[in-house]
Amino acid sequence: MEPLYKPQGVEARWQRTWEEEGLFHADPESERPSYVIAVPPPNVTGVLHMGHALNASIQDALIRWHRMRGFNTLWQPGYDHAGIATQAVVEKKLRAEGTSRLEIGREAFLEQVWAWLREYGGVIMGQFRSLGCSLDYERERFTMDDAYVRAVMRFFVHLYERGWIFRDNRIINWCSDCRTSISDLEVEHRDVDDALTYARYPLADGSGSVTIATVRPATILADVAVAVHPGDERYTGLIGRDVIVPVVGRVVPVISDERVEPEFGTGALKITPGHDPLDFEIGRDHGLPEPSVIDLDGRMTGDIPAEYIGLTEDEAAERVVAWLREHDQLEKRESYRHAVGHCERSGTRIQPLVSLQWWCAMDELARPAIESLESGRVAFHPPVHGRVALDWLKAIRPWNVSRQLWWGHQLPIWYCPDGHVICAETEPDACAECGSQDLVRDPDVLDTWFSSALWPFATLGWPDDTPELRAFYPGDANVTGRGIIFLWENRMIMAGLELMKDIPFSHVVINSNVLDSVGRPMSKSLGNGVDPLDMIAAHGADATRYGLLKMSSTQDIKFSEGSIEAGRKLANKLWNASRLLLMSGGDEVAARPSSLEERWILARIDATRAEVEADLTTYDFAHAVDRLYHLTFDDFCDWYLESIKPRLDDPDVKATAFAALERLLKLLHPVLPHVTEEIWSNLPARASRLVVALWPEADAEYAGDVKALDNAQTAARIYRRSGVRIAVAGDALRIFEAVVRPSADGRGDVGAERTRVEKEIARAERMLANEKFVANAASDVVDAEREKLAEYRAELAALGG
RNA sequence: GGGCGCAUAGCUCAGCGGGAGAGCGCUCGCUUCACACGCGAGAGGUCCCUGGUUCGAUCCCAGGUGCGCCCACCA
Repeated sequence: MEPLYKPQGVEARWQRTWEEEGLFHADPESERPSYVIAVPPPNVTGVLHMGHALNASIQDALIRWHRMRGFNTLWQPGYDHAGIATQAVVEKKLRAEGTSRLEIGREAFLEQVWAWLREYGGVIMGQFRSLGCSLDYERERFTMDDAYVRAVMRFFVHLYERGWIFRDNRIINWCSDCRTSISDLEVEHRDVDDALTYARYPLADGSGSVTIATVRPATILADVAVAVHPGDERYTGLIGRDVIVPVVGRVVPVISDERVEPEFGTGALKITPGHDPLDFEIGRDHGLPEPSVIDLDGRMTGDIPAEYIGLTEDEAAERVVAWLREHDQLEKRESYRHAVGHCERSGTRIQPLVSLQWWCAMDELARPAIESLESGRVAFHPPVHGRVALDWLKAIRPWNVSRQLWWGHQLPIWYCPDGHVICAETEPDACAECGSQDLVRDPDVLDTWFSSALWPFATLGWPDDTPELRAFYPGDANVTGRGIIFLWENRMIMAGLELMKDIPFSHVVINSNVLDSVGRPMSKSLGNGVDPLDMIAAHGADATRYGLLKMSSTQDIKFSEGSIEAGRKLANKLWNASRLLLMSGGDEVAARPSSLEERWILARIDATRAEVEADLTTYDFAHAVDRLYHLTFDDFCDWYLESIKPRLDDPDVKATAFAALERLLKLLHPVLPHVTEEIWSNLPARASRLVVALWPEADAEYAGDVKALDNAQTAARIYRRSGVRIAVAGDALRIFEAVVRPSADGRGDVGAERTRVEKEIARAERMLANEKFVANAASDVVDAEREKLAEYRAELAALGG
């Protein structure tokens, strides 16, 4: 064994060994209780980033801990097909080759996607291995596997038969860059500097005008009404009369609607159902037409003056404003900053437009999910996220599930020439209503998150009744970032309750977002990302895991490499502590403590075991690893090993030391799996790999000994600080001398030590002299203060005071 | 517009009603027979501000300042 622990090589060797020996594989026939986590499936095109590394470190710590506690443990791996992202990557490649998906057609395009994935996709599972993740790799699933596709089809047909899937012309979020609709959740609002244009619409009878304000003058061409608030006295007389829409000259009514905000602008709102979500709702309720003047490319279209056809929205807006100015209908323009929806993927400004799409009504799905959150059957950690998830479910709206893409799960919908719609899991032979065999499948695919909702059970074989499904559903925990609580967590809960009649997991653990060292999100465009693989190469996977868990929090976290370096030091320290014991021989492992420090370390290890268990139970990983760090450095190395060093040739002392080391390795294994397994393999008489060794049982035998070294430690502290030796005897004296190795020469600065203790005594005396403190404070607080006073007086006496 | 969170040592953070802590960095002393990725000692802080509650506030309450996040159909 080298003095410097080198994780490179050691780690890869154990990763191979564990997997080859099948130690990550979960057996559905096992009698043991299961513990199941399904990994958040990474995009099949993605590479490991720091967020994955943190997310995976947390899951692996939980998984390894439960495996050691005897659970039949399944960590389910797999990939998400990531419709928009994957399609975009392959389209980019085609563009570089001078062609396009439209040119080569759907079938050839999909072949290209699969070819691309075979060559470049699916690299993250290998990177998870490098991190030491104990996923059951044999069970890797992909949302585009045939079996998974079947599950998605079943889900859609199920919802259709329930009457919750419907097709309708409604306002959608169109991304002209991705060339598809996206759901409300994929829209992010950003502040944009716009101009607010005030335009006068003349009354049709020539008796005056009404002024509206708009940020999108081009949409004036699609106006079908002007709306005012029913209680707005300025406009009471106008309701029911007609106005003339500028440019197009259309005569449209003035209507009244509660949703108009009288305080904003002029209090009169132009109604454009074709290009605004609020206007769309108002238009539907008032039975107004829904003309569209902007097409899917963002170009002007429809029943508008010829000179507008084909312009961009901005060009059209300029022309409309010029028209208003020429006709003296432009009241004013003022600068205006407001939030505007953008596509979260491409950053493109969202075009709201009316489109015929497939939708899922969510109210019935949400109801049992709401119950599961309110009752606590599904608990979020930290709980605040559960409250936010609940609020979203209670205000849930229809979900636009169709996407105008090719890569994904094509809708199981067919149309016959007579307009009949058939929804079936597989292609029907003929239309059930008219018998036509001339069926055309809907070209759209489903929102990627539609398939993700099935992840906890489609990966286990649903809709078939498989041994896996029976053994591993419902799962236990789901660990993810807060960004996908609505997109994924809530939808898994809804889908699980609907299809499996049970929640998919009982704990949702929300991990931090990892920011760069100055608090900005890590991003490709900023170039501020830190590659976890670089950290693994530099410090080891164990160190990287330790560092990420140490950083973890209920808040967003700034990445600090220092935490990872601390992990490397911990691994190295453990390595060298083990060297000390292994190099001095010994072939027995048995807790046979005969001295104070031996009882003490067993007590400390057991106390830390209990604390770590409590931390892991509450998903407080930072505290868990901090305790393990101090147990290793302070208790095990600085005190215990230093105390027994002079007696390492005693077989009983060695046997106990190995027993203590064995327990320490077990406690550290979920965090530092490789170095602990490596050391473990060198201990005498190993019955199994550490990865499947049993977690230490509670050991009450030494519980009274956690403070047994207090006297020796106090004496050491005083001696090291001042050179003063206070009187200790027996074990405490022996330990003091072993650890401190005091020099023979004389006494140090007793005066300074006395002054320090006297100040403490004075403080305690002052408090206890305060009658109000003694009368009002809790009795245990007062007692503790009296105890401290007594201890300090004893210390002063020991200093010869 | 609604909701949530954070401000503690140079840095990253813990503590959250009774003596201000850790890791890193810094200073000093140790190449002591596991480890210099080590051991020991030390310097360093109006615990954001102003009020309030309390015998006692970094911790609870109110207000303020600064930073961040989520949700949102005021055109």
